[in-house]
Amino acid sequence: MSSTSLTIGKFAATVGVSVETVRFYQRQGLLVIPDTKSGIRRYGDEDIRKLRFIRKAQEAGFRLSEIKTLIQLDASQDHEQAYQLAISRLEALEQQIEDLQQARDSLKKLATECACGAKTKPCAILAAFD
Amino acid sequence: MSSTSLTIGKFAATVGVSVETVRFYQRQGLLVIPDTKSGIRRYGDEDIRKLRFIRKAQEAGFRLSEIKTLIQLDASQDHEQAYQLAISRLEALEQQIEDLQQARDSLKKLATECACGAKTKPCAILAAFD
DNA sequence: ATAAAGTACGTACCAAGGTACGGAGTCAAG
DNA sequence: CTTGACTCCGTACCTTGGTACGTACTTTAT
Repeated sequence: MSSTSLTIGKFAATVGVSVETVRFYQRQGLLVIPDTKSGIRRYGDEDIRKLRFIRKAQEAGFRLSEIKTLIQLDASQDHEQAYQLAISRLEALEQQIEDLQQARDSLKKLATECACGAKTKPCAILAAFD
Repeated sequence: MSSTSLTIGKFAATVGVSVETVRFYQRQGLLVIPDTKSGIRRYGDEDIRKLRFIRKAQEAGFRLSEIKTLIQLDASQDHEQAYQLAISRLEALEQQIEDLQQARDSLKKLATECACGAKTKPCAILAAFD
């Protein structure tokens, strides 16, 4: 067994987050606070795995509250629920993308129309909102 | 001149925001607080125009701090600056869209891989993060 | 043995865009 | 002339994902 045993600083550095972030995740119930003998807590391989899980799930667009649920589902081996959670996050992502694309398109149109530079007619960007 | 004169409640309702939101915009310096005789403030066409401007600019992806600047540029007829602001917002939007698309794609891949439903192999979604 | 570095814990603060609340004043209708 | 609806104003609170700070304790290096 390769049970690494790190202090919180090394632990955080290993995964590439700050100590404060680890504590924050603990407060949110995403990570457990390990027991301590002598006041200093120690972190092992399982903690590293879990922290990496959190970061990867975040990159996939999950928010922390969802990740908390995912961790529970992981523990209970509940595939179906995890799948559903992924699907609904996927839908939310699609919606956000659409909204941003719409914003981008309308702004792009304005910027093209304007292309004023010269102080000729009233600026399309400013006029568009009038 | 068709100078409507509304109380804050009617004013807010006309544009479709809440009274609290109007007050919030006033605190942020996006809207001016009209003078009052007798304690009750009145809002006219110019205020409606400005509040609509704010909402439309928001839909185009500007944040309130940027909108505040846009309003000032509108007042000073500074086309060039407004154009620059639009361009940099456009770039920020493009970046956000890219990030979300990346998140979506990796999540979509997982969801497809998984499609478990049946409790066969280890779930791809949960496993992917391990 | 002592100083520097690291840790534990609680609490406050940040952006962004609002929402909610409480007390006092005002206005229109009955 | 009073009731109810509305307004004014200040202040506190909300979400999300952290960051920062202060104090006390422990561990490590010299």
